[in-house]
Amino acid sequence: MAQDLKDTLNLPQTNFPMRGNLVEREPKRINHWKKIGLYDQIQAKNSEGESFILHDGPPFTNGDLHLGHALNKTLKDTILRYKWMAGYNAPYIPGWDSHGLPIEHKVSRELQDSGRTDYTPLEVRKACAKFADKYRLIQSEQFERLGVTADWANEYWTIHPEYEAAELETFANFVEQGIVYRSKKPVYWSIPCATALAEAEIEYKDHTSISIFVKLRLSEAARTQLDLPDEDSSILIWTTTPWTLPANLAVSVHPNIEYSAIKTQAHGTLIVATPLLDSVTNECKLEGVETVATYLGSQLEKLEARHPFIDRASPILLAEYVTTESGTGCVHTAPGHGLDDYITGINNGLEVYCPLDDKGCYVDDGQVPADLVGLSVLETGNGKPSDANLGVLKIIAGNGSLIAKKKIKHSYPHCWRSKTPVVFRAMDQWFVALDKNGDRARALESLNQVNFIPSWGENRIRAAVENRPDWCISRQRTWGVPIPAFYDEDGGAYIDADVIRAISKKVASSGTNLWFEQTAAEILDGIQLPADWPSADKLKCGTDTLDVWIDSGSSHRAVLQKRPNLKWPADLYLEGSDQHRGWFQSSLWTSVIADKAAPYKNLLTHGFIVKEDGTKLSKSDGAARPLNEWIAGYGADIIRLWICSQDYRGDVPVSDKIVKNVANNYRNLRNTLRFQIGNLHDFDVARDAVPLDQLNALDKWALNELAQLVRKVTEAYDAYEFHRAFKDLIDPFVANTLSATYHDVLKDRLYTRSPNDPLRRSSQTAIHIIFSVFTRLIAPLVPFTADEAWSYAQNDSDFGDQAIALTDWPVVDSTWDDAETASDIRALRSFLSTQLNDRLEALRQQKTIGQSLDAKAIITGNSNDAEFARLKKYEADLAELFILSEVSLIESQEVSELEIEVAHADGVRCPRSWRWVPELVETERWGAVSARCAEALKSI
RNA sequence: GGGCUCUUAGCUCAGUUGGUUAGAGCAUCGUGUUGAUAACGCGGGGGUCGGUGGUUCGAGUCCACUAGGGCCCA
Repeated sequence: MAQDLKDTLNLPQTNFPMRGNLVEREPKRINHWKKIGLYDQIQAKNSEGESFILHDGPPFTNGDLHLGHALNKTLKDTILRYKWMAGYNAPYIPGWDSHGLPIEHKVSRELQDSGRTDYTPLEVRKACAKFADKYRLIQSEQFERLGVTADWANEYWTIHPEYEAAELETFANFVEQGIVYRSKKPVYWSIPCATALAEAEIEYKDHTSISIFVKLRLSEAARTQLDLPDEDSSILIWTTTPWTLPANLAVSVHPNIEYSAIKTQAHGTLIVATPLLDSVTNECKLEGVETVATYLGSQLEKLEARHPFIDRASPILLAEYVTTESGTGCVHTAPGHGLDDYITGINNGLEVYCPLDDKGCYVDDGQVPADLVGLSVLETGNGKPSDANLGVLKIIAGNGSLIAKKKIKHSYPHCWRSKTPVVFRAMDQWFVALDKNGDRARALESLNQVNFIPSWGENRIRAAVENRPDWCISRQRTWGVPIPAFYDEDGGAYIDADVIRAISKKVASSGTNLWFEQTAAEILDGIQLPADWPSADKLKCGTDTLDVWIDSGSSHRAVLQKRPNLKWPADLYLEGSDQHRGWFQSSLWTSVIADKAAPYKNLLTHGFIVKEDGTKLSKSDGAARPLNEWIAGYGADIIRLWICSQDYRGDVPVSDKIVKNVANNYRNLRNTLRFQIGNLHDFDVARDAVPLDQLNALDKWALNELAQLVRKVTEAYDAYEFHRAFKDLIDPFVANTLSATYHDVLKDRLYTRSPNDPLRRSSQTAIHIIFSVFTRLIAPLVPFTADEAWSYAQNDSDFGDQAIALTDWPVVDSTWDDAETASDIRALRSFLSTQLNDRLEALRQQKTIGQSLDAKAIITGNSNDAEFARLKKYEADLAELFILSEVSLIESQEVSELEIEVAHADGVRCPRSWRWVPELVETERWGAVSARCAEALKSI
């Protein structure tokens, strides 16, 4: 019979599954979205809306996606889904970046491993393109699996001919402005391979070098300045690369380190960093050492020393990178042979001097001693010093400037191909001058127009813009956009804006491979050459490619400015904080130089994924597993919800524990939706809805709470603070407002009342509104689940007629606001939790009651008491609101404070509603039930 | 070494212009329910706010120093 009675209840009915089973279900929804052309439908719906352009920073296509990609793309997708629902015309063109060393390196390795050594640049490029394409497809599939909705058919790609052409046009613009110049800069150079190497192509191995202490005689003026009477006064340097001595142009000292002038028996007076005195004395076996003076490094600035064997000055300069870890604290500086040296040289106007040819042999430039000309710096192996090293040693030993020498074993860079030690060697490079036309000042100025989220992003990019030297844009690489420069037999370079534009037109149809397929004459065929150029048949194509930051940094010109449905500048760029120095900056420069303004109005940055303990993720960490494994474990919605529950402005910690935590919140969320859908199964708005002003107080309260939620959540979305939207607002709303309060109270009403009972319909009206609004509020965060719930609410099956992404963002209906009722209900519920629940819990522990309906409350109070008055006002609703069987209020002038008593309810328990009532009434079919149930049963 | 930045319960986050016993969700422990049931309710325990020192009648909330993370440079 009990079973029969249960059948008379209006229990929730829905097919919406309690368990998400996202891993299986989500891919079906993706297919559904594709089938209905969701992205296109969204664009069509909003075509007249206000424009909002989020410009996608292109990921590099060289591997599977990881959580970092998911963080970035989820934030973008969440923003766009919100904007789309809010009616913005916001096309989303995803991008891909593919030129560059990581791919070229991997592909070259593969070619070598297959035993090939004779491959041509063109072959490498084709293999790179194939490799890049493979991962472009893999990545786009993985992004789609994450739920990223975009115009995949019209993606942009840095290796597309039209993109390359636009990039070359941008470069032509630079050239036209006269800011592209040629200058030397040191690069790693492999002598056997006759090629420049990138950091990634270098292997550090132990190597035995000859370390030498060499003295550089001070000029007379310097001695006078330092008050050193000894004519044989020198500054002492230490180096492990004797062969770089011919290129020595300076000695660097640290401005804040103390230096000592020491008198020695055999080598005159020497200047050495004071902290290194002991070790130098020891290493050089100096005798009779006596300190005659001390100076601060800064006092030595600009004083002149003389090169040990070439007749020229070697001034003493200041450099912050000088340390006292080894050597003498006085650093041999050859701007053509080291990056630090180079910077010191540039800062002090020194030449970037490098008297080595491509084969690593000294050239005859009138400065290199005749004995050295032609000697090679390459070491032939077996630990034998190079000819150049021996030659230099011979000279300095001969003229007395060599104080000591010793073999040392240390880690030294080697070529990954030839396995020989590499040399650092200055080569001609192309640069873009950043100050010549005032572009740096303009860039800094343009940042004033940009809104930074978070605000400190501005300081970061500003510092980067202020401090970066002129932009070296040439790379000695194959897999990139070629620098359209030509060279004559003597190495003279020719570059011209109009020529580049003409080449760009050819590139637009055939891609930059033409640079590697054709001769200069063929490329220049049909192009008008400037008057001062040699004829095309006398020219050769350069082999340098453009820095890949020019590639992605040109995207605003190649994409935003070229596509009719986009606009420049973008409303938003959104990338990781490393891009302050990367894409944000390269884009800023190209934009400021070519278009005189920043390419973005808003700049949003997020942090990096780290381990739960806050330290960086390494490849071997489980949390570093590929994105598709995470999704296979949890489903995209959980991963997305996890991302959106994090404050992305700082580091974003991840672990299975953290994601599981979110999965728990998700479960609560999902079941709440299920409860609502299930309780609306017999509700037809047109037929059953109750006018809002006639809603029951509790329902009014619920709508009032909803109104506040919509306002706050919308604010949070507008500020891109999704973690607030979720954790501060949505999650507590689900757990507290709905699950623990509203839904819990409503069960009795919804289940036991007659289906058409006005109170039941009142609540269904409210639930209907709440569901409709709430599901839309979470749609950008959990697009799969929201769409699924939306479908089940429509037709109780997986796919409904309308995708939730095509609905409008909810706005507050002012009739939901009812502050007074809401504040009453809130106070009453608070009374329950602070005054009654612990008492009820005590009864439960004593086994006096089980569920709260087994209990009653008796509250005695003074009618002057505000709280008691409020209870009195809602007397008829209290039992329901507290989920008790009975609440009696007793007025008494005797009491000053409320007196509260809870006890087991009186009477008999209604087998249908489980409420305790004074007596049951007999029904024909269902036996004895409470009077209210008997009434409800009449309509069953 | 430099620039920017982060540090509140086991986890993720809130904490307005400095002001009563520092909040939430999840987790945990106990418990009720078996009509949201691999679901839901109720109750309990758990932080003194990275550390130190200041300013103040009073600081998680302002200042200085310091420790430990992160990104980017060197």
